Amino acid sequence: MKNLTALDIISSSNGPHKFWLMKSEPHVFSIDQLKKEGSTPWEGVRNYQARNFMMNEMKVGDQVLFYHSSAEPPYETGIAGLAEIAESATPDKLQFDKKSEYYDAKATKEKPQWFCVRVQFKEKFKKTFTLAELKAEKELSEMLVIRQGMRLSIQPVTEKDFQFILKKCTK
DNA sequence: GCCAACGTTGGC
DNA sequence: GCCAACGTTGGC
Repeated sequence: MKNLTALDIISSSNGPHKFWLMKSEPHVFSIDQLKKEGSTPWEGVRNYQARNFMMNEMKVGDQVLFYHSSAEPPYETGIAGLAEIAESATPDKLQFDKKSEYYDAKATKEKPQWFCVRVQFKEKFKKTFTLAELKAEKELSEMLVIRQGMRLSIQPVTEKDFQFILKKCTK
């Protein structure tokens, strides 16, 4: 098995948009909540690699696998649905909010440190494509999310893996 | 620039 | 709730 890195995956995209997996803990923000709100700014990312993906790589129209992490019950952990990037990166306003847990004293309006894209609901799968099922699919063995200790909350996905999941989950 | 210590993520 | 694996921080 090859071991694709995130950069390999990003640069392998040749279509008009890229494909991503974005994690959210459902008790904090679930696919149902996204459906209700229609779209949401993806605030609170405080990891540089994930931020750089949003700032530099994500474009309007990019397709997103919405992943429930630390789900309850645990076997519900997995890809819960589909979303799409609706607006490219803008400064994350929580970095300026002293009352927020995401406040960052180093950030100024002139020099924001953190950015977020707007994520738009597309569809909730009838059934979550669980982590156990992802791991069991030979086809998906290169996905980052199934690698041990993979904590990155925004991950690139290959078009091939994206289409495979779409086919399985939307028929 | 190294790397130990610390804090966080997230599956189990 | 545990803890392995990871990212970040800060002393040097």
